[in-house]
Amino acid sequence: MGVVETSTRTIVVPRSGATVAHRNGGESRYARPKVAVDTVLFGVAERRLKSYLVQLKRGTNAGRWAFPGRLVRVGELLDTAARSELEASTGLDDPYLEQLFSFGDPTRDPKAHVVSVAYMALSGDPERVAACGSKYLAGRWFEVAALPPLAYDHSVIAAYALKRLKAKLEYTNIACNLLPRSFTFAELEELYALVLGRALDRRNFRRRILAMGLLRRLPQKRHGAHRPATLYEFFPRSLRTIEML
Amino acid sequence: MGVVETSTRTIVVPRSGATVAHRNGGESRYARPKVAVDTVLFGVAERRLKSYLVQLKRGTNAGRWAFPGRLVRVGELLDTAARSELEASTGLDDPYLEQLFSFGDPTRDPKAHVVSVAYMALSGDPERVAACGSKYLAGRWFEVAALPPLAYDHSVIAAYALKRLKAKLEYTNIACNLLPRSFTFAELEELYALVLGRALDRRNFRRRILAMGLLRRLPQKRHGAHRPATLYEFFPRSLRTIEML
DNA sequence: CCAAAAGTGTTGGCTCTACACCCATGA
DNA sequence: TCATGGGTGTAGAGCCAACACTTTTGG
Repeated sequence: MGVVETSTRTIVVPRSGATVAHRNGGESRYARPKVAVDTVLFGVAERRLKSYLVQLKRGTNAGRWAFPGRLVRVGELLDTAARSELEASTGLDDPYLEQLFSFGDPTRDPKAHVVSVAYMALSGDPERVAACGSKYLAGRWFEVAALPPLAYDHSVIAAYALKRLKAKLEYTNIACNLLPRSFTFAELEELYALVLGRALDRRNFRRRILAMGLLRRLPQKRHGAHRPATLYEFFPRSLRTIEML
Repeated sequence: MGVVETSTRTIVVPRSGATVAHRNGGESRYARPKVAVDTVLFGVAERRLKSYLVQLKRGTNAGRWAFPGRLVRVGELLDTAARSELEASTGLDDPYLEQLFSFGDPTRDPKAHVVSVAYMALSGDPERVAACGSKYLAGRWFEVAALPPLAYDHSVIAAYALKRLKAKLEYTNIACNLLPRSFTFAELEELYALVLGRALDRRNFRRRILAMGLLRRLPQKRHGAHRPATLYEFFPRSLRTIEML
């Protein structure tokens, strides 16, 4: 048995020679790495930055947590594959999605050479994420600061994604994809502080953000336990990412 | 005939159904996109930013120019594949190399679904680039501002690479990989002006670069037609790229 | 009326840009 | 000696960080 199809990966046992040749076109000459997409989905809940993991059902990594991903099919766009897998495992229909980097170390999956194109996705309301489907044992949010051991090289991917998120928070309006439609300045500031891992000066933050002219002040206020806060929203969402530099 | 091996790409005719199934594991279920690396090599020569192209020998794109690239083999690191292909087509042994982005549109190559992991490479002495080998019809430097029509989606890759180069020039010391070991301030400034496409203030530029503390002043001077210029070199090359922010 | 979060300006330091003249050499 | 590219300083503007008190509401 040279080829095993699991729910997550097509596994080709390497160097098994002629027995595999008729299945996959020949190990030595025609065997090729496969392409997968893996998506790091970020969201903010309970005042923490979280990321969504699924628990693998089969393979050497059965039982371990990983980012939702799958092999790419012929004819499929990479983005489309990432989106469809994400929708299948979280129900999110149209999240912000951005390609990060491709990881191609042949040993990242000990059973097959799979090149993973890593993506980052952002969700504005983690509560709405549902059903991991039958493909995985489970799926849930984990605090980014305390991820469990991950399958494959997914901890490397996690670190890369977080780095990218931090960087883009500073010079783009990417934050709008991590917030609900309307929000208070305090919430926006908390998001920045959460992701960047440091406190921000409220007055300077407010000035800086307003200077960008990306926010629209709403007439409503949010009423809580104390003084009500003005609500804001980002200008048309279609400006998905503005590079501010 | 469902599968054709050319020198550059394994071409799988899509949607040809059962006749192909035994060759490649079955179109519908097991057929997978292949992975290639394509590398945009930059260099400066004759006071122009140039990039190295090779002329394809076979396939639908025979005769067209493209960046050196090939399919990745099972067991191969992406970086290794990019380096080995680059060395094969230019003779460069250890250039600066950086992964850019993966392009996976199934229509980018009309004959097969190949996901291309694009790389950028930099050479400090374009003159030394030799021999394109027998794989390509030809290979030579083209001015970046005047590239010929390119094969596949390589013009998209070219644009992406140039954008990345410009960006990193501003916040890293990546420039050291585009210059010979020692150089004058005028040469460094010219490089920046060339890549960024705008003139720089000589005094401000000098101040800014020196403030970074990455240059070592050499005792020698370069003697030309007029006043000799002080030579500099970057501190140990091993600091390949310093992120300056 | 009190607790708690929302909202608001000013100042000093630093950085960046704009700008013009003298210097050293080879021919 | 002259043509040419090498080398240098300063002043004004804009930007950013530091910093504390008043306002508004719910309870």
